[in-house]
Amino acid sequence: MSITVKDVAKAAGVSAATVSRVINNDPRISEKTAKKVNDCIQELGYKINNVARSLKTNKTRTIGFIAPEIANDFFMNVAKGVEDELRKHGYSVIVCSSNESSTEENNRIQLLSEKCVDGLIIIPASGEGKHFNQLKEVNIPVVLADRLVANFETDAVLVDNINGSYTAVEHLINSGCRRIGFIGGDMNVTTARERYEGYRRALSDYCIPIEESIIKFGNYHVQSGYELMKELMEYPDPPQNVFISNYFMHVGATKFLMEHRDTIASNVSIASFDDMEISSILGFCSVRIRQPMIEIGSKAAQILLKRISHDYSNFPQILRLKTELITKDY
Amino acid sequence: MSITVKDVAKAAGVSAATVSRVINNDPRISEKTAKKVNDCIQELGYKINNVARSLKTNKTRTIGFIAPEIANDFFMNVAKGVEDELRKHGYSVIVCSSNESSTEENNRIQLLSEKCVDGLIIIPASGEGKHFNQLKEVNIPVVLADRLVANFETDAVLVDNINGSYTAVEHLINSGCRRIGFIGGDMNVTTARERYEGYRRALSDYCIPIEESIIKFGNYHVQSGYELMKELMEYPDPPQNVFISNYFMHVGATKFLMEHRDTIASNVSIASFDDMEISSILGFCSVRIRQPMIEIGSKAAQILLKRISHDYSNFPQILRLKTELITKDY
DNA sequence: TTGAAAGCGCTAACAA
DNA sequence: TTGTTAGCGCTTTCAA
Repeated sequence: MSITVKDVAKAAGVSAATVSRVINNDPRISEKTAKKVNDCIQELGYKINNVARSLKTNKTRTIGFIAPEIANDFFMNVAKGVEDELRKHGYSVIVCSSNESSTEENNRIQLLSEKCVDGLIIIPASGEGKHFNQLKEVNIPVVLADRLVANFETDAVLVDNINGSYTAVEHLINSGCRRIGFIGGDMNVTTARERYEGYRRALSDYCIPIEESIIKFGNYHVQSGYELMKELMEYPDPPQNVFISNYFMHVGATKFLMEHRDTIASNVSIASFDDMEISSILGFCSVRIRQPMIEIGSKAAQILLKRISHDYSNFPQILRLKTELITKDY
Repeated sequence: MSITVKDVAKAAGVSAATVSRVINNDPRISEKTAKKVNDCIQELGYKINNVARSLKTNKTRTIGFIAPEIANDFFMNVAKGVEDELRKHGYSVIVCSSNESSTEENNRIQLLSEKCVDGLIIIPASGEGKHFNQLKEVNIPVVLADRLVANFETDAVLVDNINGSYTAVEHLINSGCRRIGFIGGDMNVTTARERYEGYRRALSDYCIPIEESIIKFGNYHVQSGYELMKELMEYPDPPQNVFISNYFMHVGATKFLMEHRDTIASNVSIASFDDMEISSILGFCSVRIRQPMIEIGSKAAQILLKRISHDYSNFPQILRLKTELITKDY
């Protein structure tokens, strides 16, 4: 059916081993043979079968990327960083969604390990990571991205969430705000915890009392942001400044404010974690914390490649990338 | 190193063939043996090696997905549809970016065919598709998504772009607009051509003269939308209504208007192709054309699966999904 | 219902 | 510098 090394070997009048050596640029092959073989490869239209190669070499040059969701601007910016970096090194990426479920995440890990991927980059669905341990046995390196998990020690590329939200809240305080509402994500997710922590610390450092009633938790989705902003705004005395823990909640909150701008909310100002393309043109938004999304991915890929090549220096390596305060708005 | 069928066979006191049969749920295996083997699989923690299986069966249960860009909300919604649908059938997806280059697209096709993917779903980088033909020889089915190419006949899942933009422009006309500016994408991309066609047809059907000076072409990016809106607004007599051909240009155009709302542009109204999560809260936006993004992906996956199982009925199948006019705004 | 044996396409000792 | 040979882990005839 399809052309194999044998066919090429026969055509070139050499052995299959020689063909294989030519394909793999083995230095100890004569120029003459190399040319002859390459010509035959061209003529026959030979394509290497990487499945066979992988079976032999025990390497697939493929890695798995598991994110809680695929149609998500943040996760896919990370994915972009991963793919760009890995492709440079000849690796491909199988992308899977865990649908924000640790159970499904576990299934994907299972699946990918059976596909013999050389490594895994995971944005964990929750803070629990016991199920990652099976990978230790199969000897597949894992690098976590964006979020950390408990009960599993491995490399990770994260963002300095605490400092990020601290800086944003500090900025609000320095602009004269005293009452700052908080809209946060699911506390099972490490970033949500850390961003909340940054908020508390900033208030505490500036001796502003914590007002529990204007602190709301939900999840990192548009709908949740919408509902929590609604709750805040329906108070008799709503806060005029709100810190929101991620982009999607920010969108939801803005949606609520847009819908009700003629009634309750005309002068609310939002500070938000994340700075996506359109964050700057969302109404009500003043301050944003930019994450280096693509870099999260590329750095995770770099560490993974290092582990794949059996370099386990500095293990486990936990990288904390810096965020950036953006105050420009329109 | 890792546990193989042989190890399981030895432990269970059967042959490797029997273990394989148990794994594959071969009906003609006794319950007793099946249980015995499954127990051993459990105990030894046996994991199938899909590389070996693929070499034997000539199927990888993996497909390739090539999009012009990864960090792109539209493409990744399509990808989500693809992944969801394929996973149900036990397939995985290798995601590649062509970086909007046909040359790179060709490289990815090459790479994926060497990885022995069972099929390919491609959102083409441009309207040219000659380089897809190599896949015919290797016998890998391809389904195009969102965009069509010339010089290559295959299945495709598209959207009714002409009718989509026609409907939007018609809506503007019926609301009393006579001068409607146009901001369009790269005419090498089929969707850009079709959306322009819809615009022209609507004007023509309603006997509105085409005003070439308020028709602008760029590419589907934020920056381009920004610049083209700038060009339009800097005319002495700018159009008050503008139809924009995609979401990203819409964002860019809105950015320009936001930045200049105090000077030139206060009463511009935008109609736009695409309806993303945040389209509704972008200022200036009245009408939107919603595409069934996820469905594009899932339908493409369905057709691909059909072709993979050698069902070539109705080939080539060109599916045109309907768009939806959204007028609600805040 | 099960086993023996061959082979998928490649690479890598080892030998020459 | 090249060829011979074995084998990666699985499936699948064929035979029992």
